[in-house]
Amino acid sequence: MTVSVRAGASAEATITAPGPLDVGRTLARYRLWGEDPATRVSEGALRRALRVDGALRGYLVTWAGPSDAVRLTVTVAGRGTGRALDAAVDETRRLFGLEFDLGRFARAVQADRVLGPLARSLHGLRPTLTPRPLEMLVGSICAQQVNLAWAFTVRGRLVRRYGDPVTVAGETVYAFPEPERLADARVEELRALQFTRNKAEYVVELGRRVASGALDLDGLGKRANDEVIAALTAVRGLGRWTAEWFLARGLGRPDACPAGDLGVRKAVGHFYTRGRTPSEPAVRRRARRWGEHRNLATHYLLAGHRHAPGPAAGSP
DNA sequence: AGCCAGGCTCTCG
DNA sequence: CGAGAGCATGGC
Repeated sequence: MTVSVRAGASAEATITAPGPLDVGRTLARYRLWGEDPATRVSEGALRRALRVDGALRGYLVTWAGPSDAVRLTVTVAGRGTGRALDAAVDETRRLFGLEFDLGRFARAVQADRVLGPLARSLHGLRPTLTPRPLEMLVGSICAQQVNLAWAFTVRGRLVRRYGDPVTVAGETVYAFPEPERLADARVEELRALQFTRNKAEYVVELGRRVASGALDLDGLGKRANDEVIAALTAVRGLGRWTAEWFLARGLGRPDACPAGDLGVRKAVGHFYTRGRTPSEPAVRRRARRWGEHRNLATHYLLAGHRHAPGPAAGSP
């Protein structure tokens, strides 16, 4: 992909998507079950905030062009925003799943009776990676066991309560809370946001481990999948399901597949076993044939299931 | 009303 | 170890 930068009262960069990008489908998960105050998606624009050198910066992403040649424009307001722009571009790449090689995936599954048609009908769909690791993990804790609409509700409360608001192009978006803020949160406060006692403790303990340096989330990007799983599941509240979604939607590992996920199991059942929901080991066995495309295959199955007729299904 | 939601931990046998 | 209870709440 190409990036061009223009500086002025605000800094601006343009990213050309490497291959197809269906922005509407790709960002759908930010409005399907509720609102994410840390990633605001409205008609034609996405807003987020980040911290650079201790300062809060909001940025705006807009897009233009046909789905096979989308240009993303990233804008950071203010002066001296070079480093902020770099960080915003980096987050944008992750938010739109630009690192995934859709062409290779489409060719690899071309002849598959399920994934072949899905890759064609959902052309340009990409998994959105959660830009920051702590944000991904806290989101997963919120989503454990409960329906996703409720997960969005309680996570949104946490973001508004402990995050920092920034105005971007006339709308408020929250920088996701720093680990220190979560470490200092009281379990009773989180209970008041309707976290369960267990989940409240998980969030605070996770914040403490990250804040103290005992858990180096940024360092996980350089480790092998099984090492990441081992490091995360050593933390109370983070199980295999959470760790595998972290690999898939946090690190964007092409071969990750959260086989125990209920939505994944249902989607696999819908497409491969006449609607009978397979067990986690059965999904894992089937996923082997997807090889280095397990992440995209999983994503397309979830999205395909949601678009399929019948009872409401999970989705990307 | 009762059962299920994109789980995880703890406790028993 | 493997199975089972408990967690808390919204939606159908």
